[in-house]
Amino acid sequence: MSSMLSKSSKYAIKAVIYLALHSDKERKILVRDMYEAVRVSESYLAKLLQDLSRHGIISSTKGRNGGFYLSEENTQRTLMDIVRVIDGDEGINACVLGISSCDAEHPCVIHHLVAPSKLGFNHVLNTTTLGDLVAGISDEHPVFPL
Amino acid sequence: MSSMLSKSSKYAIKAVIYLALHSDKERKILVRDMYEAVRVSESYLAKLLQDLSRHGIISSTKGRNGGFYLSEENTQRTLMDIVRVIDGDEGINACVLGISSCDAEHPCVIHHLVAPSKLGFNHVLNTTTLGDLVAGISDEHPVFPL
DNA sequence: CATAAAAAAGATAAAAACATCTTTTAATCT
DNA sequence: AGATTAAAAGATGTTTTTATCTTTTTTATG
Repeated sequence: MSSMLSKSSKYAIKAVIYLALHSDKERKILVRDMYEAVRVSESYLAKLLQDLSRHGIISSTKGRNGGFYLSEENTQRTLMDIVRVIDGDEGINACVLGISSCDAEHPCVIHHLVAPSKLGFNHVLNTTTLGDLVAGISDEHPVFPL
Repeated sequence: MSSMLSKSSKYAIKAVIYLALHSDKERKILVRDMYEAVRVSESYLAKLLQDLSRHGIISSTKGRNGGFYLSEENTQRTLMDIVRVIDGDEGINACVLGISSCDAEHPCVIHHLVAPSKLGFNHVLNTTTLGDLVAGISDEHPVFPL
């Protein structure tokens, strides 16, 4: 299967959308209360959210009344921040065919064909903040199920 | 790692570029003579080329003087044909977030953001033939190393 | 301070992708 | 026909990704 994002990144993005919609510093969310919406197991989602939290993409507190949430600061993070944490950042700017010597000066055969799509996709990831994601959401245009 | 194409599809596309450049009905190529250019093991490339041959994307003959090649007909095949054989066709038109209910009428939160890039990329795969790939190649603009 | 709650961390397991090796089949050449 | 060549097919192994389970640490509260 060929996909622009790994399954893990998809889970992570969906979970963060959930947090963007339902959480803030005063309203923390338990993994237990969100894993079904994201359609992933509780354990695995916990692992992914811990990764994001450790890297400062989302926030969390332990213990009673703890949980995950997005701080004001977090809402300025981008989709790319999530993908970099979950999938790593090797592939992001690499040649579509994996040719290491391929760049704008020494393009591979399909470089100029796919460059616009690739740049466009990366641009979306880089410029879309977590806040942006939920900015247009209303009861008119619900996002669920994720 | 997040990548638009799987490693296997990349190998397959690079190998087919090699065939497009160096083979035809009269000039068959042995796996042994191309695996280094593609930077993949002989065994694995053989497996991938057999897959493509079985699906009619490329051609082959067994036995003495045998090998892999592109027929005139094969040069009309597209990059998408390769990707479908190697990676399957599930993910091709699926939602970027893997949301099954997401479509143009019921778009997910990032649907309209990524749709142009996604359509653009698919369009390139669908419309670029194997012949196209090597049409502009000359000694001025060599393609190797792959 | 003891207890409970929840994330963090670590160990383990399952599935998928990637890769290799061996045997079989088909084609050609002498 | 027999020998040789090369792809086809099948069996097996490895690595990476995905997923689960258990233990530890931190925090809040009675």
